Amino acid sequence: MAENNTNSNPEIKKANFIHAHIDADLAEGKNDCRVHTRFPPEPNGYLHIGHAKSICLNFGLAQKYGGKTNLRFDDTNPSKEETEYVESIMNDVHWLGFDWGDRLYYASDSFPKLHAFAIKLIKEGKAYVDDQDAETISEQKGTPQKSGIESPFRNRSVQENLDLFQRMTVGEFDEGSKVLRAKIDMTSPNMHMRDPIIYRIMKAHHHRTGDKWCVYPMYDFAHGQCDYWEGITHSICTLEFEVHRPLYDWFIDQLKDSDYRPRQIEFSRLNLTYTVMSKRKLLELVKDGHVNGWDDPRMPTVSGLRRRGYTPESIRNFSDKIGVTKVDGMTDVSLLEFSVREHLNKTAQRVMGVLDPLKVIITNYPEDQEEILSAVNNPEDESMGRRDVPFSNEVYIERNDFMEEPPRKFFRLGPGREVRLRYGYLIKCNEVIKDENGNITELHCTYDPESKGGKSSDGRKVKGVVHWVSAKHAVKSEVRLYDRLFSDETPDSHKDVDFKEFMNPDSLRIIENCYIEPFIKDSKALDHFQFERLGYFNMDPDSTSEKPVFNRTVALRDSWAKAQKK
RNA sequence: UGACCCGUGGUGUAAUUGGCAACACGUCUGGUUUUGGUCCAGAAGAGUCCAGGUUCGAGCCCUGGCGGGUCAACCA
Repeated sequence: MAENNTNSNPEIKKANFIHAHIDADLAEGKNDCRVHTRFPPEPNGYLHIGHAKSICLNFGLAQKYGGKTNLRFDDTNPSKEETEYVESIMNDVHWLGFDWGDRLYYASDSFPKLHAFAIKLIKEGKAYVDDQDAETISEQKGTPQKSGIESPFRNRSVQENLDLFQRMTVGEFDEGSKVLRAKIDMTSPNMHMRDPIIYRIMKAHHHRTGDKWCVYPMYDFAHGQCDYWEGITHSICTLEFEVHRPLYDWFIDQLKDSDYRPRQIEFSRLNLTYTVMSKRKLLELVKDGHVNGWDDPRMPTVSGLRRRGYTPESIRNFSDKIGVTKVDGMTDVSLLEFSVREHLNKTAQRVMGVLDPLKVIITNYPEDQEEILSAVNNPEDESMGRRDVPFSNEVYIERNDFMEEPPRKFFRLGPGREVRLRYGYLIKCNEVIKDENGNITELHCTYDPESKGGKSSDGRKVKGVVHWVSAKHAVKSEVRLYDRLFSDETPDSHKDVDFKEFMNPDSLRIIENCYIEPFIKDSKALDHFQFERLGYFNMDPDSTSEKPVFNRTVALRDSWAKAQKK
């Protein structure tokens, strides 16, 4: 799996700053020299390419240091979480090539321990029940520039706090009427240390614990403790949690009873050009019907990329290429596209297909004759063998492979010009047939019988080689060309801009009547193809259509951006 | 008028205990080729946010600026 591919590429596996931290910890003999990471998604949406970076990082670190990685669902907020998401997340992690073994955890499994820990804090005078409403508490918290003031309920007796928290727990109070707070420091320069709320009343149905609980722990009160109980050594998260770290450490200090302690390390999340990466906004795209579900091939979700034709290996390689830092940057999506081209170029079978057919009649080829030509399946890999391609007197070529008045650097077909039909003969265009509106309907050409197999009778060379299919044999199919969902380079993922303004109206083009080589019917096992000169495609795994449906994974080159500039 | 974090070619990252700023993507040029792809060869492009300081020597250490990000959900 992953380890093979990373080891084989020396470019990858560069050390990053997290390796440096871990190396230092190991050198000091911390935590019995264990390395144990975790991937902790909240099951409130599908995983996207940003999560893939985190997955590759966490599992990759454990692989490198001979440690383990847990999968943990951070399900402390029942109002947002659903079982559907849990299942999709597990599928996606597996598809990416990683396995958590028997280490599947849910924060909700720790609710009893968390609750007991809260009671311990109350008994130690380190937590209290606050009766004020959200607005009042917020006001008393102050601002980053101005320190907060203490709640009038801050110094309730332990006995009263215990009683109130117990009654909160059994549902005696309304939502929002009381919270449990840690007693830390209302004057701290760090807002998160100003008596953070650790339990709130929520009478919601939880996807796993049902209606058992009326109080739920906050993220800050659950995450580090779960790390601790699972034996995590390095808790790797994104930069916005940096200011939470003192609180993370504070809770661990209250909890720990040995030398072992987990440590939070932050890295910068992935930002991609032309890509929206916030779950909230992706959910909006799905709910408002701008795309056909979370796994729409235009989505940056792992499942979308899979349907689009991305391979797990290409995503892992991408993740290694972009590295891990604390710099808040913007990665060009062409780097992701390069990764999949790089992989598919080596592995994808070449096939000929014509998206926009123009009929060519070869006038000197007998109408009732046909023959079999031999084509290479992958010029990079001889072991993939050859295949038979039928040829006859009528073929389709790509409409834009012909120009009536070719410009200077156009090497393909035009009146009186000669090109090679790939794997076949040289043909020369003698006549252009048009309908009454002047649209070209077909070409009449002659072929050179001596030119089969790359040769020519007199040694002449042609610069143009075009792909084609035999009109009599070709299979009609449907092709879906996907472009970027957004035309603006950076529809800011995490700020409140109306990203819909930037949506690309042509992000999906369905081309219904394409023609492809007939062999495809018998090649269900192969799912990635390079259609010669058109790009990489995969058979849509979810298609229910009679005829084959292909999604374009990525163009041969990054032509989209270039076309936009013009 | 706070605290914390971050500033290296267009982009993403490297640079042993300070030692000629390296790699990949992208761009451009040429070659091979039964695809304008692939492959091969080559080029341009930063002197490391700025200003001082320490040092024989600073991207790396120190000081002071500047710029960007994060933090004021009973979200994670």
